[in-house]
Amino acid sequence: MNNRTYLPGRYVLYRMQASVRITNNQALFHAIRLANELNLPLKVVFRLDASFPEANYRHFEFLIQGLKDFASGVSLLGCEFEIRTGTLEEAFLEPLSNAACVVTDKGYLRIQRDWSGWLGEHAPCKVIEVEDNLIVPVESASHKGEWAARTLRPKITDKLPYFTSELEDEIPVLTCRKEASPELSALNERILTSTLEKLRSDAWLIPVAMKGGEQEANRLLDVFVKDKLASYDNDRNDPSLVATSRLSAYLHFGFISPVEIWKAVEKYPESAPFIEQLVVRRELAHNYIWFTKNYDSYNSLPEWSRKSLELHEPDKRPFVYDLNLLEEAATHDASWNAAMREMIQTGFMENTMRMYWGKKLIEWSATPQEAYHRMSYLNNRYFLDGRDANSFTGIGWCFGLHDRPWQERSVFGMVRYMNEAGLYRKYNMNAYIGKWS
DNA sequence: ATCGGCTCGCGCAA
DNA sequence: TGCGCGAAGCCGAT
Repeated sequence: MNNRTYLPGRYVLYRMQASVRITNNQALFHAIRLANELNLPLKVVFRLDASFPEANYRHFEFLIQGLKDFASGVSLLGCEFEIRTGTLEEAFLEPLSNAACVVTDKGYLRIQRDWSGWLGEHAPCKVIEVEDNLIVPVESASHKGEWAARTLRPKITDKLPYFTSELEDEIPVLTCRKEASPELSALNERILTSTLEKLRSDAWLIPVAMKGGEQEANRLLDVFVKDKLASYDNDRNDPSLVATSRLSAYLHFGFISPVEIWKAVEKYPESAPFIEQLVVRRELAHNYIWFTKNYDSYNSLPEWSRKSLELHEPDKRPFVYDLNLLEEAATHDASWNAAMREMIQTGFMENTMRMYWGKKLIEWSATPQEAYHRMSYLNNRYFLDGRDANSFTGIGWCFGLHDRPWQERSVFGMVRYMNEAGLYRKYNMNAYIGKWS
């Protein structure tokens, strides 16, 4: 990431940000191997940034559960783990000043790229970035923003065998081990507690039942492979069933590696539709945010769909709702209200309903731009997997991104339309609505 | 119940 | 330059 050299230092520093896990954490593994080569201990630092845009209590509670999980796991490896708060300078200048070199994991969001850029610039020593939250690294998959899944798919499938065969799964043994210091773990604990306390008053939202951390992620993966994979293709779209892996939030925080998921499912012949989601669709989402500067703005949507939506901006909407009415799940549409309640109560929504929910927001907002803002706001506020590549791309899809045009109609123009009758025709909507009433 | 048409632009084949 | 094709659609005709 920078052209600097190894320095005489007290430790190798692993700056953990996007991969909060021990299992298949290639950045951590690389840092351990490097520490062994240099005959130095390893220090892991995570910066907990309570001012992360749009993050609130529920996101931090989930993340902090994962950090606690990591802390107990990493202490067994014999390395020091420190959670630091404050600005980048406050968090990193001191740890950087004693580092021989730095290893960091890779994030794809604009803010994560900015942080990594800062690290590359401000570290006096060598900084190495390890990409371990995609199976095929984003720039290896494609050198440009792809038009749709079908243009990326062949590129990904060609490279998948290579990127699933090279990786080491065994955690390397650290040579210079350090006993976990009780003072440091007490300090970490205080930081976690005070961050949550602050957010509890600032940005309180109903707590969700989903529990963060890599242990829970691994448990969900086991449940999925054992009980759901066989019927996944058949049941995944029915929102009344719990037929999907529900691992998206765990992937978002790096509690689980996509490679680990791939390894758990690939041996089953019925895994193809799931792998399409895990690999092709997920890589496409990352391709979009990586190659599109303003991936979170209406103006980055494809030209054909924006033009078409704007042409139909004067069209009369059948219903126009204020944001507070939407947030209260108080529309005329029982399916939509149920989806909104699922989102608020659980921080999650089944994929079919994410699409339907988004399409209706377009229909019930005065302009497509307003619909885009509302969709982004609600996604980021309530979903545990919000502010993720998949989330931004999913919002875009509702507006025609990575999709094709359809017969022109009111309000939507040529952007794909969905209606409630379609849901009732295909799925058990009464069961779904009953679940969230 | 099933089926064609709708519509744009990419990328491959020619 | 032409042509096939595409994350989950809808709608009207048969």
